[in-house]
Amino acid sequence: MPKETFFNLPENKRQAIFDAAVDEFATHDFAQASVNRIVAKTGIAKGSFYQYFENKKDLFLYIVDQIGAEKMSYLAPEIENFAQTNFFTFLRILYLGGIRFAMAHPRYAEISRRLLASKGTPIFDETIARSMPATQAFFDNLLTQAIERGEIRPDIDSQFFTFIISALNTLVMEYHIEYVSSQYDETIMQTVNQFIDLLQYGIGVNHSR
Amino acid sequence: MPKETFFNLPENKRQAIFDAAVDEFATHDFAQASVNRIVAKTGIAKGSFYQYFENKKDLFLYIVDQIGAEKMSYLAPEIENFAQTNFFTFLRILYLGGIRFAMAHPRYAEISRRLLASKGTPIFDETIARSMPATQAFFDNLLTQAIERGEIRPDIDSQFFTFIISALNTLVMEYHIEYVSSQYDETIMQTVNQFIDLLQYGIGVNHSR
DNA sequence: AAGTCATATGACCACCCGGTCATATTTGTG
DNA sequence: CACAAATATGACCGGGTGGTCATATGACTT
Repeated sequence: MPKETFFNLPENKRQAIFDAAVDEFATHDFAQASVNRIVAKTGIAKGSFYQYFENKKDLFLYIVDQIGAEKMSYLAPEIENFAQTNFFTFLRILYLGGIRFAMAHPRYAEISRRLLASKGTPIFDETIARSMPATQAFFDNLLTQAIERGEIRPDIDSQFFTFIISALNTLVMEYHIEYVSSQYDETIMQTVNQFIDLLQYGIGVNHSR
Repeated sequence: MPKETFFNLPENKRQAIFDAAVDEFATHDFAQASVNRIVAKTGIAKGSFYQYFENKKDLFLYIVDQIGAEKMSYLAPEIENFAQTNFFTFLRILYLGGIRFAMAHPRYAEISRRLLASKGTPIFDETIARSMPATQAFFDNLLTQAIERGEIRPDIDSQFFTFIISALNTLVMEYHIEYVSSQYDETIMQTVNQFIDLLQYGIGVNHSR
């Protein structure tokens, strides 16, 4: 956590630091990111930086935390509203929200993408890996309900399920940003539908769609 | 390309350098990898390194090239034998081969994984991105044939198809290494089947499996 | 005005990096 | 053996890093 001095700062200065840091971490992974560049861009002294933060990691974890919180407050209402509906409908909402958020905050999306891709680093373990049990539990629950409702085949393995749903979340975002890159909800929904369709029915023929 | 001096080296020395470099790039991404550590581990002088290679990138691209070639020579016979069979059968063979290769050469797999995850870096553009057109063409062809044979729904988009098949290739490997981690062909095939099944039929109910 | 306490500063530290180059050593040849 | 060509060497370079710390500044209290 940042030190008290950081939170005592006038808001514009605090924002400037946050913004410069977001810029830096959106364009460099954690190891490559430079405190020197952040303070230069912000116009504060190097020493001041260390009055505000324990070290580079302190700042990075704070930013990741903030991004997570903002995304959560963005998605929470929808999750509440749709959690009890058909699983595939719910997932559509979830993926749609994720892409909308990414399109609205491309730097945040880039930071998240870099973090997700940094498997094997201590930073990954302290963030993504640490939250795996909660993720697993959440999707476990979702899967059980969906099977009970007769929406998903009962022989789907829970670990496999979580892996796929999480992976598709990343993939649908990556695909939309790379190949579609539209901000309109209808277009985003087309991308999402392509992936949900694959998930639900596969790409083979002979199914009863 | 490495310089002539590198290829003139006695094989054990050449191997030692190659091996140390593989170690380094399997545990650090390109930017983080250190020439100093490679020469230290090999026991050669720093100056010698630059008698053999133009620079760090020269060595890295050579290693990636070698890994690619070895994997290709490993998969080529199977590709020839199965290219004309049912698409999903063919893909099973491809994924199975990929995982077997990764299990047999975990350091190579790790280097490939890191490279694939390094999207946005110059190194990525010079390797993965550069070979995208060929990949796209290969899968375009595969998709057309599979649709003609009535194995895949004709409304599947080619770009989406390539994206998914490539992504699943990475995912099935990652999943097997992370959660299964068995060397036995039967067990690997179980992992592969989980993914192919998802691809072909989806996870929804009401299909005609 | 004096004193105290929080904050701001940038020179500085030790360390590591990729890459160079003059020099020493080895190898091959006549 | 002598000479030449190829190769091996490590000190050295400029530049970057994360982090520290003595000192200066400013703000608030008595």
